[in-house]
Amino acid sequence: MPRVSRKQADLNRETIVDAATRLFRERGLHGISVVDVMAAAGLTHGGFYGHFESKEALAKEASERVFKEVGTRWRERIATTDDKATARRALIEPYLSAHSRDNPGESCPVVAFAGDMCHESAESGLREPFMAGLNRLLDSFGKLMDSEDPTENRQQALVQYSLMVGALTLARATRGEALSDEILEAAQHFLTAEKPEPPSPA
Amino acid sequence: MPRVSRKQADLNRETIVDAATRLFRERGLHGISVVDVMAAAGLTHGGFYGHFESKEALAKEASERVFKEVGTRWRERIATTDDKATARRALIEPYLSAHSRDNPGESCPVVAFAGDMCHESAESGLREPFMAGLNRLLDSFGKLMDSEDPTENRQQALVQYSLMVGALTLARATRGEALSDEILEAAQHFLTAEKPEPPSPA
DNA sequence: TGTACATCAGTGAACGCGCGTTCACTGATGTAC
DNA sequence: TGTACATCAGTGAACGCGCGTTCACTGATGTAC
Repeated sequence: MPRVSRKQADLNRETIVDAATRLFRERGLHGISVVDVMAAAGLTHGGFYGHFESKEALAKEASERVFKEVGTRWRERIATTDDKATARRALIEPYLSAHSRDNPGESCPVVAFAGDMCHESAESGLREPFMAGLNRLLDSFGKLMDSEDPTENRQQALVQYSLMVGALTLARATRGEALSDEILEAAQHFLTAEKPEPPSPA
Repeated sequence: MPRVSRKQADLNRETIVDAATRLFRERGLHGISVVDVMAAAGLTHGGFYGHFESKEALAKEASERVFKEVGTRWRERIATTDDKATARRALIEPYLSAHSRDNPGESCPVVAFAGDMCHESAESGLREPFMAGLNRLLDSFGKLMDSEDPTENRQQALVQYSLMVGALTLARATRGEALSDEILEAAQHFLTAEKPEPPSPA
């Protein structure tokens, strides 16, 4: 049925980008076709280039949207409490949950895209939203560290976030094996255990 | 030049698998073609199916080889010392180096394949060598932890290795940015700093 | 050892397929009167 | 408000391309005598 209303066309565009934010996270930046995204949005492939200049342009736009959404989600979770340790748990526990592992389409875009980003050329338009999004997430996360020293604070954030990314990546790669749960639990226990203090003051 | 000697044919096969161990790690499990591997081995694509049943069969064989090689490399590094902390450093420092980040073709297959493995079907022949290889690396690594309690030992190994995987993955994904070095340094500092006892969370 | 011939490793053209992208077409939408 | 027509969002066939895989062919290798 050709020629829908301008309003419907705008809605369709949103639907396509939304489908893309899910599918790219589920199957990787090169794991879905234009036909796949359009079908997921309930459309046929021909109309795609009326909305986007290229498949990469959609990937870039979907990437920007998903980083924005996840940034907002993080800020909401952090805002539920004034206590840093509690806020950190409010981020980490869902992040390292079985639900997060089993639903990459709704979860962290850093984990979803990091592997592909390694093979992306330096000129790829996908690097910029990835870097910007990652930096924003790291900034949010850094505010929840418990050191007074900003340098140490930053290091803590980098270490803890790297652990979260590594654990979720490995848990997904080993999904279905006992090891997968073991990794999530070990990382979660380590990151959310009550701590005497940061190690430096002792 | 058709029909080389049987011995040369065996050598060619080895060359193909060796090229594959490098290329699959560099560009991902779905980032290279049969033409690419054969060209890297100095051959044309037509002869490929005289050596392997399919592209996936090569990927599986290359995966097995690279895990075996890296397992041997780890054991050699560990064997250079009797001190657990020293041995752990002998693994971690090269693992989280700029050289490792910049040369995925020579580095850890877990990091190279984990992202792709998430999208691999449960029946994929590539899961088995990945799981077996990962389990062997984790066992080697676990022997270097410094807890007496085996449960805690295992948790330490899972946490530290997840951190290594996450940090190297993120460092590769952000290659060229200051953040990339920052991540490697933070993770390395955290993992190799002198510790009072169990790895105090940072 | 020398010869005649069968074998078969590697070559490159060809296959079917799915991909990103283009385009002629359709018919409801939106607008000018 | 109603009508006539231009616009243009979506359709589906078609494009060129690269991919995994197949195959007829070549000529050096390996072997039977």
